[in-house]
Amino acid sequence: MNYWLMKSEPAEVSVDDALAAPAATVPWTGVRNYQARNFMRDAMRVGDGVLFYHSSCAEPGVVGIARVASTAYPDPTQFDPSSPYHDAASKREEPRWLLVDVQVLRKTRTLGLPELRADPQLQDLVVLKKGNRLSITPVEARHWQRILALLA
DNA sequence: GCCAACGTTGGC
DNA sequence: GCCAACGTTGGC
Repeated sequence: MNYWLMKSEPAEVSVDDALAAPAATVPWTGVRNYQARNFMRDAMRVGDGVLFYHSSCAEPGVVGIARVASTAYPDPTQFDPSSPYHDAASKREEPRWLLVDVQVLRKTRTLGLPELRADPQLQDLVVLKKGNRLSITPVEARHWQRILALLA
């Protein structure tokens, strides 16, 4: 079992939006970065733990616990000309972008960046590293356990 | 294959 | 709105 941190802008899909969806499950649309795509395609397994993270908002941080709910499959928005995620260069027979379904298990308090940064056990958390922009990052088991403890 | 220019992310 | 950091593009 692996663990991940997945960023979402709450103005697009918040943890509340995800909880309101059928089975509290949303397709993780819009990933347009090869490294993040490859994590979904090559490393994610159904059941992997996910930290649901809000970015580009007033209080960025972890806001929920989720799980990977599907294997990777083509992101339909890449073929939709009206979508901001449309990619004219991607072909249906050879999709460039994939997604997984993510199921929210519970909403938590907001565990914000200052609190994450202040924790000695979380110093190496990938998302805290300077300049990190990846929307999906792996989370070490010890970091996952520490964050769950902070949220308990 | 190099690398400058450009676009995007995302915290502040 | 600013800007640092990073990824992508495209000319050569």
